This record gives sequence, C-alpha cells and structure tokens, in this order.
Amino acid sequence: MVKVRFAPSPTGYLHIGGARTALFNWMYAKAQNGKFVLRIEDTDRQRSDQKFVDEILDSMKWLGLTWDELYFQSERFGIYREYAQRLIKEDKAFAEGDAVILRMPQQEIKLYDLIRGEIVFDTATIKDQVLIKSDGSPSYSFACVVDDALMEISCVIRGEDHISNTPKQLIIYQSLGFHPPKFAHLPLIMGEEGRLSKRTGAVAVSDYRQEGFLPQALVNYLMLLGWSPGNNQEVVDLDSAVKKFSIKKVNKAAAIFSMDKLEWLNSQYLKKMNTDDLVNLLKPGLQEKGCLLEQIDGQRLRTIVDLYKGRMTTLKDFWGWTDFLFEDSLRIDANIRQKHLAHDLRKEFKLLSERLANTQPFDSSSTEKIFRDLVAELGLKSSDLVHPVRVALTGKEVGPGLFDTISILGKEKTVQRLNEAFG
RNA sequence: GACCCCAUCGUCUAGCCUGGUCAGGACACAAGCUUUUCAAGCUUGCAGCGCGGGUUCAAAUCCCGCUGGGGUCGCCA
Repeated sequence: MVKVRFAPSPTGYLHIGGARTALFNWMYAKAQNGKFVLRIEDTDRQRSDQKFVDEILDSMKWLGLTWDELYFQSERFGIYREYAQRLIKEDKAFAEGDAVILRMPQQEIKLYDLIRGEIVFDTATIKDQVLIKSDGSPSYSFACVVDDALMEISCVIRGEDHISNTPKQLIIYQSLGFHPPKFAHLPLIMGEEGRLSKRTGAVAVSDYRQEGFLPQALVNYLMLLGWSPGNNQEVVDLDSAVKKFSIKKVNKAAAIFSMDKLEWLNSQYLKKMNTDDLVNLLKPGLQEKGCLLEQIDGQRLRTIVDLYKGRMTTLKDFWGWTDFLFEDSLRIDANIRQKHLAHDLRKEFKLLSERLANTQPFDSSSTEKIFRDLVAELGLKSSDLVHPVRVALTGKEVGPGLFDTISILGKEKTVQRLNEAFG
C-alpha cells in the first residue's frame, strides 16, 4: 500500500516550497492509487497558530490537493512519550530532567534516496538527540519517525533541507525496531537572489490567490520545477501529469522560481477558460470594487469578460481594466489627458456623439461604420480620432478594439462621455 | 569550519542510467507579420553542456580532481 504524507508546521502560511512538496507527494500517491495524509506538525505550541492551520488547509483545498487522512501531532503527545519510555527501558535513551535523550550509536548509516541514490553518513559526527523536550513535547525528528511508522507511510517525500535529518531519523527507526520507509528528497526552490523570500515576490500560496492567479496555473508551474512531463509539454493539467509522474524522474538540482513563466501559464489558463466559469471567478472582485452585480445584465457581463479574457495575465488585470464600465463618472489622469486630448476636438466629438445617438442597433459594426464615415468626411486619419475617443470613453490609452469598447460601454455613456470630454 | 547535496541557453527543462541523433522545447529578450492602441496570435532570430584531467575510434552522457552554487549542524519544524 502506497501512503505518503505532507507535514507542514502551522507556524506560518503555506508557502510555494511547501506547496510543491505537497504536490509531488500527492502526485506520487495518485499515480499509484495510494493514500495522501496531511499531518499538521503543531508540536511547538508557542509558535503554532490556528490561523495558520486554517490557511494551510484552505490553500491545500484551493490547489486541489485533497487528503485522505488528517492528523494533528498536538493530539498525540501521549503516544510519543510512551515510545520514549520504551527506549529508556531498553537503555537506548536516557532521561535528563524531564527530557529524554537518544544515545547516538557510532555507526555508518546508508540512505537510499529515490532521487539521489545512495548517501552514506557516519554518525560519529552526530550528537545525542533530544526525543522529548523538558516541557514534555516531542522533538521534530522523534514525532516524525513515530508517526510515519504508526501511520504506515511507505515513502517520505520532502525537501532537500531534510537530508541531514534523515540519518538521525534512521537511527530512531532502528532503535524503535521499526522498518524505515523509502525516502525521496526534492530539490529546493530558490528566488532570483538566492533563497526564496518575500523580496523575490510572494511566497505564500494565499498571496498568489490574492494576486489573481488560478490554482491550475500555480499547480502546473510548480510541477514543472524539478520535473517534466516529457514530449516538450509545458501546459499540463494535474490529471494527465499524474498519469506520467515518476519520482525517479525528478531533478536533483535546485530551481529558481520564475514569475514570468508563472504569469505566462496563468494567461494560458485564462484564455482557455470557459467564460461562465471566469465570470464567476471575477464577480467577488467586482463586488469588492463596489459594483452592484444585481444591476448588471448577465449577458453583458459575459460579453465584457470575453472581450478581456484573451489579454489578461491575472484576474486582477480585469478589475483594473474595466472600472470605466462600471462607474458613473470617469476620471481621466492629467498626463493622459494632456497626451491625447490636448487638441480641441469639440466639434468632431459633437458630430460623432450626435450620429451615435441615432445609431440602431448599437453594436461594434454599426458604430464602426459611423466612425469611419465621419473620419472620411472630416478628412482625418482614423488614428487621429481613435485615440482621443478611447481616452475620453475609458480614461485609458490601451484596451480592446475601440468599437467593441464603445459597444459594451453602451450608447448612453458613450454619448455622455463624448459630450463631456472637453468640459 | 565539519558533514551532505548539486552543476545543459539569462531562467525552467529534454537528452545522461543503456556513450555515436546539426544538444530539442518553453519563459524572457529581439525582429517581422497583423493592427485604431496595448496585448494576444503567427513567423524568425539570439543564447547553453562550468573548468581540467582521464577511459574510448567516439564523452553533455562513464571515472577522478578543481571551481562554483546550495543545504544542515536548536529541548524550531
């Protein structure tokens, strides 16, 4: 029976590195029809916090990394103490005050890592290990070993930063008379300036969610860090990745996190996404911006989303780009006004607004015809009028095609804004 | 410092195990096409086996050394 676990400590948010570890564990389990255990390592009561537990569980669900079993180490202190007592009785450990310390035997110890092959350690350089601390709580390594054994974890997949913990834990397995599981140590994810940090960008999974990334895109990006589905594939959904996943094909070298590529993947998923689903994802943000969703026609909202879908990098883009559609009055930045509305186009705008006011139906092809005819009559280049009009209507220098924009803005606001453009 | 891990374009990677394919793809970057703008899209381009020794007819691929990067040395996890 294949069974793996992801064991975060609720002393902080679920970060990108942890999410990748969880993902690889999850893929490993699913690929072999095994189980995935989520174990919250909350033995440090001072630093653990319920809000982090909630955030971790929430992020895991958001990513789609569901678990089969959930444990909290804080509920298992009795078990750890029991095994520690046993080691004292067998003289493999000794008490020091209320603490229990493991006697480190002097020996060579071999680790067969699924990714790295054999790694040999000499325990001569490792000192005696604390099993139970003076306050009665278990040390990380001890709780970890007891739990992995009792929960029948078949393979421990964790970050490379744990390699040096492994010989200590192997000694604990040996002392306890437990069979050790297999091990696989994943390469680390690093930031552009070395260690992955807040300076490089967001580190918490929830930050990416907040920034408008899709969980599918984040998961896709994370799986590409240290692993490849082959066939030159880059955009791969979780299900097909699971079918191809092999822990032995995981890279040994650390990878540097690239926001550029994550953004590219996110835009790819956004483009492919069903419009109705995207509308639903966008709604909460619109509401936050004070938009009254009840007053917006559903079909109109779908049209708007369709228009912007292909150009978005994150969900956040949409909210910033479409504010002009949902607000009554338009504020135009002084610099942008200076750049595009410096010439007095009062006359041209008036003609345009009068003709548009009489246009029926008010769609992009009919407004385009009106516009082009007028431009020809006035002997202008279309760009002479396109850019000022866009700014007057949207307050922005860039955006989708002007006639699509006019069409979704609607006759009333278009006419009004053209008339008010020059005060 | 000690111990351990690692090393293909700027970045993520395929290829390495089972030596012999112009070292393939993606992001980024550049150019062109398209175009009312910016994106998107399409096309093209730029760019890599860290260094030095071996082994071999032949090395990105196997071996050794060096250099460089990373990790760990807590009664944190």
